[in-house]
Amino acid sequence: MSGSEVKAKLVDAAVRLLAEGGPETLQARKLAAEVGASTMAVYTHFGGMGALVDAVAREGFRQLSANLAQVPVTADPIADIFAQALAYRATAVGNPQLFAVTFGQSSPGGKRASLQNLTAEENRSKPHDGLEAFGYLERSSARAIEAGRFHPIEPFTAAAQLWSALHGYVTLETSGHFGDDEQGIVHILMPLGVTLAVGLGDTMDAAQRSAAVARTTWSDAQRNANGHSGDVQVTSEPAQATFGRAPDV
Amino acid sequence: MSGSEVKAKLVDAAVRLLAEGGPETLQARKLAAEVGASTMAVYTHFGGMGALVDAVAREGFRQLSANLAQVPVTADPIADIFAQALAYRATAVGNPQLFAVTFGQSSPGGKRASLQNLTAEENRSKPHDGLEAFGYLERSSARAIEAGRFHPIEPFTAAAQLWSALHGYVTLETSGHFGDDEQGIVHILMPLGVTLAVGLGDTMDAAQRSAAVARTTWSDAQRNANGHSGDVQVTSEPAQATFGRAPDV
DNA sequence: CTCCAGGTATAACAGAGTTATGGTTGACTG
DNA sequence: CAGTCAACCATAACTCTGTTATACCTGGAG
Repeated sequence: MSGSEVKAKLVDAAVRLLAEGGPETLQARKLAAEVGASTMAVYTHFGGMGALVDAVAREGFRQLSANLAQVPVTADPIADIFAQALAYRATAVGNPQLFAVTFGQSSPGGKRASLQNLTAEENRSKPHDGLEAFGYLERSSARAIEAGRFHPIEPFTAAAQLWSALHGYVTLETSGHFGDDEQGIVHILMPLGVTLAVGLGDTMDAAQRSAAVARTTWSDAQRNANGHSGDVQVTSEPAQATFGRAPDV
Repeated sequence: MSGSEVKAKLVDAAVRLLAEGGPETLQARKLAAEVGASTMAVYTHFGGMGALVDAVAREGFRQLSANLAQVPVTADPIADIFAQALAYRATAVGNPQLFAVTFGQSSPGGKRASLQNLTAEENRSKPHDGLEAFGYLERSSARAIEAGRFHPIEPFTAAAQLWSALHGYVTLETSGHFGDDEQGIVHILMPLGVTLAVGLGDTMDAAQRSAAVARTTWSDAQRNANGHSGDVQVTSEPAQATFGRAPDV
């Protein structure tokens, strides 16, 4: 068993334990037992629990990006934005623990993932402090502007507004402020998207049509995702179904 | 020194330590030393660190509500919404550590404040899971609808959208995703507010005027807040200036 | 064969939350 | 007024966490 293999297995086990038992189960001893090693593995490969939490956060960003990458690009850029929002929300709801760690909202053992650490390790020119997800919103916004459905503003400005609203809704929903069921999608998230689209230049009719299109496309994609019971697909992680449970702390 | 006095001093010390040194300095032993007692005080009065963190979160909600309560009600409901947004954001930026604990984004010693615990203790019919702040946005929205500047929708719907966007922006800014200086207010938060207002029914001109009004009113209020150097005032806590520093973790 | 470097297990250490215990205090009560 | 009792608290221990020091492999290079 090579060294880097242990490193990957540690992150895998960390994500699994996090999803199953929450932040407090993410402990060096439990982790070591999970991969059949001693606690030293954490220190030889990461240097400490803090760096391991950072690695978990990076994995969360990676899964978020992977899920957004699966959203198809269609002729309707605003329907695409709605679809991206649904994917973003599904990623968070599918594994709220990982989402919380990813955005520094949870600190297992007092070790909060810091943005500096997240961006330090690999400098592959990720935009905006290591969040690829933002790029997807920015590109869709650019297409909406190009298509004349958004006013001619900077795509960055539109994307920053969309991201703020989307991230805020998801954060509040996963925190329990909007109830448990999926009513929030219908009554808050989608209307919020329509409001933003109209405010950015679209007509009410067109925005609502795009929202409806995204909703049905999304439902179909969920149905076609056989093997998983309506969950989000992750392209790269082959066997491990990290999404599927939503345990509460 | 009465018993409940020690309890209050513990929460005070917790808020102070949190603002000064971050979540990891919020420890039973440090806390006890701060109020001149032993660690047992935490257990006789709260039952454990978890309940103390919950109390700190409640205090954060209280300060947030107090700051929003100070925003005056004017004839321009949308300018009032902008002013509420600025107060909300200033509260978070003034003490990001407390804000993080309040919304469960930080877990000192692995003890995250849970919404259940927050609402359980006192049942004074707080709307929406213990967040009074939402009520202010809802009332302003109702007035905007009444004035014909928002479409005739449920005030709850409008407020939920506004809160999502506002909370998302503030969360992302305090997490460092939007840079450190106040450029985010000008380039993201205020345009986001204009977008939402327009999307909810206001005209672009009126929304931008209201935004400008709120900005200047806010700046004046900051200048008139002598004693504090441009910080948010808290009505109830008399001497203790918990706002004023913004330490990083 | 020797040496060496990386990885590991073991065991100990330091610092957290928590708890068991006994002592002090103060008010109520016969 | 003396006794009693409940609340509170200080001390010291206990448990569990991250962390580190140390010695032991193991495999390949010279």
